[in-house]
Amino acid sequence: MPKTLAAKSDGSPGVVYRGIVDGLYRGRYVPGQRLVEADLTRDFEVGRGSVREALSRLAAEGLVSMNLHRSATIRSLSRAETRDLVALLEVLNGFAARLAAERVEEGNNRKLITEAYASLADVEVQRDFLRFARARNTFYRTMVAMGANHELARLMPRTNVDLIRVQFRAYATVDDDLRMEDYRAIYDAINEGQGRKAETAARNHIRRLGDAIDKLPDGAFAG
Amino acid sequence: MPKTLAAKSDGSPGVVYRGIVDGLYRGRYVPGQRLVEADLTRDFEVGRGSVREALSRLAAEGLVSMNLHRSATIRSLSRAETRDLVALLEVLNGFAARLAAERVEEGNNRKLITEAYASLADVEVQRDFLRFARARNTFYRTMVAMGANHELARLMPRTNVDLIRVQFRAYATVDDDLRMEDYRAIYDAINEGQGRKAETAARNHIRRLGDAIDKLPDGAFAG
DNA sequence: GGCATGAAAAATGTCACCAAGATCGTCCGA
DNA sequence: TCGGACGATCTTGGTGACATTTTTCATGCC
Repeated sequence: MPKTLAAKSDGSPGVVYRGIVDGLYRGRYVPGQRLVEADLTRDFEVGRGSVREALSRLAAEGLVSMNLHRSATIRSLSRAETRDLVALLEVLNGFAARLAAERVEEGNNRKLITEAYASLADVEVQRDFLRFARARNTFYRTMVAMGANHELARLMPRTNVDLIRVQFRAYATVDDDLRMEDYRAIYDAINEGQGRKAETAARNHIRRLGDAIDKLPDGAFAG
Repeated sequence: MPKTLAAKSDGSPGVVYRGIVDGLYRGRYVPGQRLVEADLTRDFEVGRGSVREALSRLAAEGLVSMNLHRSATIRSLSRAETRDLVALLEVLNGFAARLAAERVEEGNNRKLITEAYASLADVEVQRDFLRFARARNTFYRTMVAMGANHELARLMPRTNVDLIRVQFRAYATVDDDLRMEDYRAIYDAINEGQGRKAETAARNHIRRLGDAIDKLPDGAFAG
């Protein structure tokens, strides 16, 4: 019994990696928290090498920061970093939305994005933070996948959207009132196959998100 | 004699990482080549953990692909992947150029970008592939640094510009005639502080690059 | 000649050990 | 009592060795 069944499916580092990302969404880990290698080794029951590899990957994606000879910590975004990230996401999401709209006719793309939007618009889903987060991720992932730009798909997870979602989850106002009509505008434009309109809608949404975040108190950000 | 002096400066993984990227530009490694961990361990005289970490980082950046239980290989771009990458670079470089133009007045930004452009325009530099590659990298890095968007700076190296540069270096026509006037247009717009113009110039340059690559024969791409 | 079997190769996963740096508490002296 | 020097301890960085698993390839059988 050297390893669990889950471990076999995708290598031990993958287990640790997904475990940490998932733990982030579940609140098990919070920004700023220390991640001691020995603890992770015990929690996930894998070798330290696997833990280190998982941490390396997370650090490469910017989700955790590794300080020399100090514990790795869940990264916490400062106000400036958040602003930078939002500005970048505006560009990337606009690009993704445009590509998606241009390819809505291909394959069963229309069906996929419609389903993703439907579950996002479900009031039942909106009540549960975890379910809503998943639905939103699915919507964005579908949008990116529709674009069929392999490089964009590769790069998108390497932005720190997850961090934004988690760090500001307490401030529900950020994406409360505005979000659903924004998502609807993006979906409509994609569904109509209007690339330019989709890009604008996506950029507007992110820009509004940025404005809302700008209004948050300093306490929401890393020192 | 547990470790070399070079290794001490930035950790063993960094040595391997830079060694491979450098070897790529020098022709020591070519796209498609296998990278056996044991060989790298011997060549760079570091532990296997360091080799694996370096490979992980390179894989995260997309420079090498790691197949489970098979050798890591230098990634080779297919025609479709190249097209995707160019489309993405067009967006990102346009964004970077716009930011740079908007901040040309700050600090000694104007001086830095002017120097970077000067060494790029030096006919002496243009004769040497390696020197020119370095000057071009410096120009782009300066442009990104001027923008002062931390997230963009973090994400840019994770695109596979290096791969494009190396894979199509044999086909000099790609960026021969058009390149210098394009770079001049970008530089001028940045120097004038005209964000919109800089973005357009940068996007036009990348688009032209893409058009040239589109005309290359199938032999230039991965099967 | 095609296919199955088994050996070798190569990668993954784990553990143990030592080195280096950082943190933190304690102790001593002014 | 305060403050700095010192050292114990914690944690990561790096290496080597060994077992396990998977792939690959050559050999032999039908």
